[in-house]
Amino acid sequence: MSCYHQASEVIRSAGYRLTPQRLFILEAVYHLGGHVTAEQVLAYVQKSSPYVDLSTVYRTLELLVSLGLIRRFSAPNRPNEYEVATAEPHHHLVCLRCGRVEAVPAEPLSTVLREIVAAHGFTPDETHLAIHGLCAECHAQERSHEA
Amino acid sequence: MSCYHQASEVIRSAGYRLTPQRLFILEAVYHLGGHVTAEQVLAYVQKSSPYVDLSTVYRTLELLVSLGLIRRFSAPNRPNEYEVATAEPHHHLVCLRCGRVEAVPAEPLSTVLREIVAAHGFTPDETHLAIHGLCAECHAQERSHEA
DNA sequence: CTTGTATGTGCAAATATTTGCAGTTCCAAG
DNA sequence: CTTGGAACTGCAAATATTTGCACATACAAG
Repeated sequence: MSCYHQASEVIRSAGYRLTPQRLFILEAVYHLGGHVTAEQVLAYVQKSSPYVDLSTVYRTLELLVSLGLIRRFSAPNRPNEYEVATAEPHHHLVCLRCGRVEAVPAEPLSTVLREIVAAHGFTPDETHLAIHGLCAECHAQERSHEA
Repeated sequence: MSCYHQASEVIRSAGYRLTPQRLFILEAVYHLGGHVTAEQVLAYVQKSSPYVDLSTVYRTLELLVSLGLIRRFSAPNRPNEYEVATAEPHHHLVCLRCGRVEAVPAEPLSTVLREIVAAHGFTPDETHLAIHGLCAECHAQERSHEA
């Protein structure tokens, strides 16, 4: 169900207005699928509605994040990416050398994580953790480099 | 041992030049302690050497990160922070609502994390993970808000 | 001590993102 | 259907960070 109709309901019932810009942006995020940048969303939206502004895209994405409809994913030195929250809960392994991003299932990591930080009264976002480190290839290179 | 002499040795032996700017920046990071922003580093450095440029600070901090001498810590919507890597290994709990950052000991999280992602051939940065979520206070507020 | 040159720096412009503000629009109430 | 006002938007400027480039300098070799 990659239809964004339910999402627009969430916006309305949270007391926010349903503007054409928001609908276009929702459609873009749902249609494009996977990870998208604000710039990509804008490009898609402008095909239907040329006068939408980048700042509106950012503001709307931020709104969708706060409503839990999409998730923000930011890695150092590259534009933020967003994805619909209906995707399977998962975490990201971000390679600090090559920048590659790999997805891993949320479980059992989330459960372990939750238990460990619970002692601090903290409620982690269990469904979307960015783990930085080295992927297998870069780790191998690093070792041979040092030797 | 908050002396940065060893750090300058690391720079030299990694084949990088030991410029006055780099020494000033090292001193700033070690002297200021805790989490510092590029702007704070610049302010401190300029007390001794007024013509150092912000971009040099960024480039140097980046260099120090790649040498493992300091760690970068970035949270959405706020300037990056850096800290000397000699501090106790720990993770950060970042509250998505109030932005507060709390530190938790690296263990036992790091060990668990390493075991879980090992299956993907991934080598995580075990000493510095940013866990996003809600702190106790904001979580309580969120709940009362919904009710 | 001099010198060549790769490395590093300052500056200014580019990139990514946020924000202030004045004008526009959605939509609840009449 | 009209309308008032809070919510929203576009625009331009601010903020955080990176990058291209020409000039400067650390330092290895002579």
